[in-house]
Formats: sequence, C-alpha cells, structure tokens
Amino acid sequence: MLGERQKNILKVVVEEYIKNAHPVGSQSLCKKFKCSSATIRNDMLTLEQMGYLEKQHISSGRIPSEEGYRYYVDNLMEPKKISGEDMLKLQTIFSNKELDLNSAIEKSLEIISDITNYTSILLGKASSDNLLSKVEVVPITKSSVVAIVVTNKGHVENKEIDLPTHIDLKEVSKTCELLNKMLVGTPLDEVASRLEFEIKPIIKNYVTNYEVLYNAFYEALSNFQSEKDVRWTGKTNILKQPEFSKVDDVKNIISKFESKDLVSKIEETEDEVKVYIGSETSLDDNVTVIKTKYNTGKREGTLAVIGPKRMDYERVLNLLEFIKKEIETKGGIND
Amino acid sequence: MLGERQKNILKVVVEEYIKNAHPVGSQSLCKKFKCSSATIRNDMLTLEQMGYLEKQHISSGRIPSEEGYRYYVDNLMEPKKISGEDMLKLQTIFSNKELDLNSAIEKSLEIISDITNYTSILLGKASSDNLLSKVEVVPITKSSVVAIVVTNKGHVENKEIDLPTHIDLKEVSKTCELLNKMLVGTPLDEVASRLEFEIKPIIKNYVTNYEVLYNAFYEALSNFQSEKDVRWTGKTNILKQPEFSKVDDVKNIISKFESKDLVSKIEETEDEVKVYIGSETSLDDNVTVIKTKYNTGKREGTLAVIGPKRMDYERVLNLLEFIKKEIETKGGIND
DNA sequence: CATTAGCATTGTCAATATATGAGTGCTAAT
DNA sequence: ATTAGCACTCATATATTGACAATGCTAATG
Repeated sequence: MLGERQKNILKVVVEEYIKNAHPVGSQSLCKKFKCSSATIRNDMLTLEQMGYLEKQHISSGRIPSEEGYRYYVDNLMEPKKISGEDMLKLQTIFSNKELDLNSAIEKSLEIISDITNYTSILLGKASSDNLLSKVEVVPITKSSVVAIVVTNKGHVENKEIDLPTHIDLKEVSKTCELLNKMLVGTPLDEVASRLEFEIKPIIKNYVTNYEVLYNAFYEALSNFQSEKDVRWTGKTNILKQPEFSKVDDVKNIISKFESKDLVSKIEETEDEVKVYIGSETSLDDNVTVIKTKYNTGKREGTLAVIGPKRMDYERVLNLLEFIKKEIETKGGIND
Repeated sequence: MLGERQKNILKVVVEEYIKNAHPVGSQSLCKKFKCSSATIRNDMLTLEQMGYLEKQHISSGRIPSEEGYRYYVDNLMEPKKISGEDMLKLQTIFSNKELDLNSAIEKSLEIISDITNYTSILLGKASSDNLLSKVEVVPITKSSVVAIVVTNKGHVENKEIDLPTHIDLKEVSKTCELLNKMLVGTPLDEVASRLEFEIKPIIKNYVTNYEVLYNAFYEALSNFQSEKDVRWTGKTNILKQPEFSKVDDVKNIISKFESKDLVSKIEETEDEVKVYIGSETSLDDNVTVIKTKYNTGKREGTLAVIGPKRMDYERVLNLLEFIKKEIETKGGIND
C-alpha cells in the first residue's frame, strides 16, 4: 500500500510533468514536502518499484509511467470544477439559440482544441440504430440518377447511379416508390439483407429490367451503410506537444490518424466520459484518448480528445463532461 | 546560351538526383561524357552561375535549383510514352464496365500514389457552374427537417434545419415547393442573392411565418455553396520521401495539408496537365504539384499529384495525361 | 581555345575525448 | 524514520581529429 506522502509525491510528479514536460527530480520537491531530497528519493524508489514512476535514464528525474497516470486518474485527481473562463466560452455557444446543435457541438470542440492544443474528433451518426426514412431519386442526365437516402436521425447519403441506356426513367421511379414503401423504418444495417431477400423477389414482377436496377440500388445502399462522418478539429495540434519532437513519432501518429480503422478504434466507447491511456487506447501507445458517447435521442455520436499521455486530465475530463451534458440538454429541449 | 554538353549535364544531374536524392559530383559523370572531371566541373560552374544548379555546401555535389527543374521540364525532358506496366494497370480500371466513373477516378489516383509514393488529390465538383436541380425537405422530428439540395451534376448536399415549434410542417413544404419552382436551374453561386432579392418578397405573401423559415433555408443553401469535395490518396506518402527527414518540415507540410485554403490553392488550374515547382505552387516551396482539370461535360474536377521537387516529372505527367484522357472518354461515352 | 592534370581548399561526417551538471543509490549517522 | 554525504551514472554540450568528397584555380597540353 502507498503511504500518504508517497501518494502525494506521485500526485505532484504527475501534475508537474503535465505542466512542464520535464522529469521531476527529488530536490525540486523538498520545500513542498518539508523534508530532504533523500527522503523523497526513497519514496520515489518505492513508487518506481511499484510501477508508477519511471526514469528515462539512470540519473534522470522521474516521470509517470502509464500505470502512474492511471493511478492518478483513478485515485489522486480531484475532480475540480471546470474553470469559470472555460465554462463561459462553452456556455455562450450552447445558449445561442441561433446555432443548431451540430454547429454548437463542432464549435465547442474547436474551443477545446484551441485552449488545450490537443486534437479532437467528432464521430457523428453511427448508423447502427438509424432507421431508413426516405429514398429519393433525382435524374441527372439521361443515363444517370442520384439516389438519396435519409435516415430518421437526419443523416443523408447519396450515390450516383449510372443506368444502362435502355432503362426507362419510369422504371426507376417505380423501383424507388417500392423501396420507400417497403424499406422505410428498416434499420440501416438490415437494409442490404432485406433488399436481397424481400425486395428482390417482388421487384422482379413489377419492374421489367429489374436486375441492373436492383444491382445499382444494392450497391448504393450498402455503400451508404458503411460510411461514417468524421470531423477533426486541430488535427495537427497534438504535434505541437513537446513529445512529438522526433520525425518518426510524428510520421507515425499522422499515419495512424489517416488509417482506415481509426473510426472503429475511437468509436467503441461507453456512455460516460472515459479515459484511455497509452496502450489502453488501441490507437497509439504515446497518446491518451478521453472520449464519450452523446445521445440526445434524436442524434448520437462520439466525442473524443486525443493528446499526449501527459494530457491535462482534469481539465479535459471536465470540459468533455460539461459539453456532453450541454449537448444532451440542448438536444433534448429541441425535440 | 547553354552549350550542348552543358544541357546534357543539367539533364543528367536532374535525372540522377530524381533517382537517388544524392548530390551529383563531377567525377561520377566522367565516363558518361568521356571527359575529365575538371571539364564537368567547369560546365557545372557555368550552370550554377546561370542559376540552374546549386550546392548544399562548398564541397558538395550539385543538385538542381528550382530554375533547374523548370528548365528541365520545359526544355530537356523527353516526353517518353507512359510505361507499359503503368498503362496496363490503369487501362484495366477504365475498361471495367462495372466501375462507375467516380470510382474509376479514385482507383486510378490510388494507383498513382501507390507506384510513385506521392500524394494525390481529387477535387470534385466545383460548384461554380453547377445548377440547382432540386430542393427536397424531409421531416426528421416534429421540430426539425433535413433540407437536401441536388445539382444538375449530381452533387448532393444537406443541412439539418431546426424549426421553431410553432411552425406548421405544411408551411415548410409550401416553401420548398416555391423554392423548387423558382430556383431550379439557377447557378449555385447565384442562389443566395436570388433567394434574398427575388424569393423573399414572394414568400412573404405565401407563407405566414416566413422569416424563420427563410433564414433557415438561406443558411442551409449558402452554407452548401461553399463546401467542396476533397479526396486524398496516400496523404502521408510524401512523408516517405527522403526530403522529409526533419521534424519541422514534416509538421510544416502536414499543417499545410490541413489548412483551409488548400482547396483553393490547388483548384485554380488550367485545363492541360501542368507542372508547378516549389514557389510556383503557392502551397509550399518544398513540393511540386502536377495538376489538371478534367471535364466530361457531366462532371468536372481537378486531379493533382503532390510530391517533392525531386518528383519524377516524366512519369507523373504521363500518368496524369493518360488518366485525364481516359476520364474524358469514359465520361463522354456514358452520357 | 577547349581540355586536362594537379593541388590547395573547404566542407561533411563519424569517432573520440573532455568537461559539466543533474540526479540517483547507498551508507552511516542522527 | 530521516538525513547528510559521497561515489556513481548518464545526458548534453563542445572541441578535436582524420578520412573523405568535392570544389576552384592555375598552369600545362594538344
């Protein structure tokens, strides 16, 4: 078990390191703990043996290990209130009646990125419990139409369909009507299968040239299903952090940001605001991700802030909690 | 004026440097030119004095200057034919009847990025000569709708509109009908002004609660106007090039990539395939951009490849020219 | 007059040495 | 349990050196 002073030393080391990004030596803590550097060193040694602190080399000061951050977040951090200044900025956004919810969310993430110099991500509109709400077809040229699909949560996707020249436009709108009649209310992830097993047999009888048309719609609708809406704010902010001073680290994190499975890695998260440190992120060992889902009933998505492990946990946690709450009340009221 | 041998030396230096990224010394060219290193040195000196070559330090080999690359592209490069291998890859894409044009274009840029390790960009659907072709409103909840706008080129945009609770849905669809009647066929960049000066006076009489509704549509439509479609391929490829071995250069180019005016910087270009070197790019002095517009009548956009100044000019130029031609024929046929 | 051989010059790069300073671990004394 | 003191370790910074790769220049050559 950790003694009281040891806990406090760990807390101070984490907070100092968060602030300055410099390893913390024993001397610098003497006044604060009213004891000699040797005493601090002894405690630090214990903390290191327990896995909470590390050294970069044998004679460097201590920095928190991943477990150290974790212990700090779970036990040491005092959930101070969000600072008045921060709160003010956010409140003016959410109380602005002119601003619709989407824009308010985006703006609030911009503020987070600005004041913290971290990167934030907004993942919108997970398609899993979206229901198909309308299919629309708009002719573009003689041989092509745009298929537009709208969900009950207001998510819109579109796909251009090139038609074989021998298809009559009437056939197309007939198909569209049918799709509307039969598919409205279907969860998006079931659309493809229902299309295949329920619609296909029927369309066969109604529409003369059903096969080409069916294929086109099938591709359009299933393509839609997989697309996700991702909004970055301050994508390169994290590079300003001193931990990213080596080329390889920079290249590495950037390519992670561009990778295709990033969305799924961020997306899987809980309802509450949660902290994922280093290896817990399944994204990159050098970063911390603080994220949460929001759900207004009408709309849902994920908010995430990505920063160095040396992230200002207290502040970001507070900010995200506040924003989540604001979104959910503002979203609720407007319903 | 440059002598024949001098031109050839410049040509070889550029090509060697493109291939190896190592400064080219006088000795290494002796055999090729059947003369002593001193002779080469003299010529190199002349080339340096004329601004075509540079040294990194007093005793390094020579590398091409920006003007050197320019001279090479304008006068020295022999527009060899596209290599059989490259052509084959691209042709299979464009001859694939299953693939629609958009996907074919994207796939072809993927290939360019793959084989060259450069970054490519596809800018779709410049809105300037898009005509508004349909406005659609889909109700989402009691107090919100999605406005969907389609252009004659198949570009779709949408915007959620939060309605004040006291507005009847019928008012909304009445407004929508009116917009369709009056705005279809209008160039996108005129929509906002026509909305204000022509529609507003009329809507006033037709719709009881016109103001809120008008504002909502105004915002939605003008917001739409400014959005652009950007597709990156191999966004981080360029970082693999040896010129990006310093942190600051990497951070710099990445933040340029994320900057908001990037689109406009890339977009302004000519119909033919053109080369912009270093400072000519107005993007970053360390890169070369080769770009072109394509226009199939039905669809238009910009293709661009971004690489180091030490870019393989011949190859990329050929690839882009080929793709542009393929797009325009394939696009034409499908009309 | 263009070309060349020869040589001093100038820079990079890698290896080596050297000093400095920050911080530790350990031990013996308090 | 705490502390003072000391030897030790390592990072960082700086200077020195030699090997090497090119260069510019000059004087000789065909």
